[in-house]
Amino acid sequence: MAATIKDIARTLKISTSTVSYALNGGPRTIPAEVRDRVLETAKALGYRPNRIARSMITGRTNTYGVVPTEVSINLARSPYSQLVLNGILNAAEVMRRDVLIFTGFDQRKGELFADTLLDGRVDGVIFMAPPNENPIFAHLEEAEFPYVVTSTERYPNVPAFTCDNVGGVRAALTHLYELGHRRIATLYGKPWLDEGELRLQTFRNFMKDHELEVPPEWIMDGDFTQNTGYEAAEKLLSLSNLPTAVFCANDEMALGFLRAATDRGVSIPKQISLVGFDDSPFAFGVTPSLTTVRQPLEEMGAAAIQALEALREGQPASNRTFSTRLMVRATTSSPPEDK
Amino acid sequence: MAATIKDIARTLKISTSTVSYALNGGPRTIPAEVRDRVLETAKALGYRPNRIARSMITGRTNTYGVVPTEVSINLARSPYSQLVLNGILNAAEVMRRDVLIFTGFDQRKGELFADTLLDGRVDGVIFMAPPNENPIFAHLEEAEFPYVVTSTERYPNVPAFTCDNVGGVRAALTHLYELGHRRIATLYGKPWLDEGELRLQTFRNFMKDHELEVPPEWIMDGDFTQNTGYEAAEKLLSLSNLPTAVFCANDEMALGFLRAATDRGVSIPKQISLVGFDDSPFAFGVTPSLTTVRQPLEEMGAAAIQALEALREGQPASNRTFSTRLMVRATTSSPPEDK
DNA sequence: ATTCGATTGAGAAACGTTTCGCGAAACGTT
DNA sequence: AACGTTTCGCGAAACGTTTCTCAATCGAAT
Repeated sequence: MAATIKDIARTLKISTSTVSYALNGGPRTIPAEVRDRVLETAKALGYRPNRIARSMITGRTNTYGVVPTEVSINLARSPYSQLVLNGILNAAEVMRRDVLIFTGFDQRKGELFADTLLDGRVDGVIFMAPPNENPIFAHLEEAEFPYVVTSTERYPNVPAFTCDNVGGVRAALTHLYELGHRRIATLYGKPWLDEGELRLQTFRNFMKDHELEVPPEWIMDGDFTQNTGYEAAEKLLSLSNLPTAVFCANDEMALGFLRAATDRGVSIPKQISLVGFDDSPFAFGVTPSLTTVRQPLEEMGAAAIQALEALREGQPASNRTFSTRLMVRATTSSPPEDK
Repeated sequence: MAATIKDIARTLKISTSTVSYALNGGPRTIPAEVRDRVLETAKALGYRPNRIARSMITGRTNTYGVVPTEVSINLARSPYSQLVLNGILNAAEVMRRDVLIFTGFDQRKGELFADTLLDGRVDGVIFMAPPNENPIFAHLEEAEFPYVVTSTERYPNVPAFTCDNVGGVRAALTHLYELGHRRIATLYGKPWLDEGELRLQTFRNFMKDHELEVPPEWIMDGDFTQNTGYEAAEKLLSLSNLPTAVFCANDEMALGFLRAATDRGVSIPKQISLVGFDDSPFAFGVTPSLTTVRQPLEEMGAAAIQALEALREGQPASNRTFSTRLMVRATTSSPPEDK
């Protein structure tokens, strides 16, 4: 029912090519008088360009895809995803692109999901914090399809937008060390994401550098959610040898830890100092507000989609590592007594 | 470069129609032997169906669009949008649909944005809390394009997914009233969204019903962001006649209020009780945790996309009003003294 | 006047599918 | 043996664009 370019052509008794050129203002030039008439009848007929048909020809959709982190189907409940997505969307807006969020990542595994990604709806894909060993990449690679990732450095040839994990973790630990902490535990993310591993490794290196001992029960693992932070805290706080500080691999887990501590009457930071990672919106709002390592997630998202655009234009896209900043707030102080 | 259906046909020396039927398992039946050979070569050639081409014929994309709230370009920073979007995405996942987020709502105004929405990429659109007087709807109406809205009842013929605002506000105010509050102020949302207005109206009615006086300076307006909550609080707290309780039209503003109060040394709830609306994730995490009216935003988002699906199938979609629940937490208590 | 290049326009191919119409073959039934 | 009914397969139209090729017209320069 909707008017097409053919309808305009028929009404004006001219060819569709003329209409197309007139409508698009190119690539051929059309006499002003004709162009005006085309535009006029287009309006009169209520013509709306069909982007699907255009995409058939051009192979472009001006739309980029986003594949949310696998673990959290609850995309919008994870502050990490929220912020990255926000950065993506804001950048997309100025680029006049739209964003397609792919769902069902875990259901349509491997090959099938590649079909979805490559079905023509998007010009490129951003993987937000993809898990390690992602089988999909091989397919994209083979199809020479533009894609980038955030928060992982595991894929050497894929443009990645990450933060300076090593620097961030060291800043956090140095802060604790300078406050006088020597007994430091960590709650890291399962090696589901290599950043979790990297942060743990950096923690270990730091402790070794400073000749600090870390009993194995002080190294706890979680999955980056509040729940696991809570659970880890419960386990840790029931130990006889308590640390004086805990470094968490993200804010969510730190928040879970904080809540568990509060529930048990353990005072933060008086008894235990706590540092997170990310600087999620929560970190500032919670009481006591959380000392954390800020990574510019929105910038990372924006950079990711811009890289996609560059890639599409055939430019080589490059990695980028964003620097972090330690946000010292109210969950860190000197340890209780110097023993 | 990618293999097409034609390539398969050519390789097998059969027609494309046969290939299509074999690949799709219908609508015509194909002998098992032939079908197997088709599937085999499809795999061998690395064939991937092109959804764009398919959409040309079928007119379907299995993708739904979301238009974020206009004010907050920062989609993912608004808890409201986060939760609704989350509900949409989770429901989309089980429906095996993807979600296209349209950006640039304010830039490509009216007609132009209608072109974008109607350009064939999506089968229907969800408007999250659209502002009043939205010129786009007329165009969608005219094109008979499926669309639904959340959090507004202003458009009588559009399937809307809202909460019971009147009930929610009355529950909040009744709670305050029963605690002994008689001096109640409100911070409502600008009539940019009719829910803001509705909540204010309900507030007014409640106060009238209970013969409580409300000086005009106790009726403050904001735009649903923390900032305006903060600003409103600053203004209110410098008055000589202070209320003993404040009802905010959403949690964000309540949080801004809370922060301002804390900054000024005004104790919540000892000096002033505070109630929000939404029950955003923040509400629980903040200290003191916020008493608020919970609306099931994720369910609303899910219902919205399911309605779109129904609409697409030609079924008449209906409105739905979700009931609210008062979450009594730590920001409400009896007023300071009974005067 | 003739030639040349630019302008103007028409027509059609192409993008990758789905599906319709038709004929041919196969099959079982009278 | 003639018939109707399936089954099978092919070819082509269609979806709505973009853009290529080609021809015709027009000025202007020779």
